[in-house]
Amino acid sequence: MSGDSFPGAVDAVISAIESGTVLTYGEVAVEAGYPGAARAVGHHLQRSGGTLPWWRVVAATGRLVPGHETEHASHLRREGVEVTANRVRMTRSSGRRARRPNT
DNA sequence: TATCTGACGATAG
DNA sequence: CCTATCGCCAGAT
Repeated sequence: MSGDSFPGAVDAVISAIESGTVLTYGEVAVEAGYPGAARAVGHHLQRSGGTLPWWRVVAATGRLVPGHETEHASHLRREGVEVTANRVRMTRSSGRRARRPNT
């Protein structure tokens, strides 16, 4: 299936995200098989991610997509994701990631 | 083929 | 809490 190419892998991973689940660009990149390619994931989304649930993909800091905060927050809230001040409630939204614990 | 950009990630201040 | 800088990768020009 489309899981050998970069756009194909990213397309499959994002398309496999369940409702109420919020993954980060870094996670999507790792799941796609390209760890560290978080930027490439975001770039591909804006360019060819029109048919994908891009709103289920947020930054690792919980920040919503710049320029689409309103639309992004609306979709997440509709899916049941907790959004506050253009931020996604990390720690439990998807059951992964716990933000930087402490150095 | 080379260079720049970008819906990122993390650390430092 | 915020802004700034470096490092990462793939796509577009």
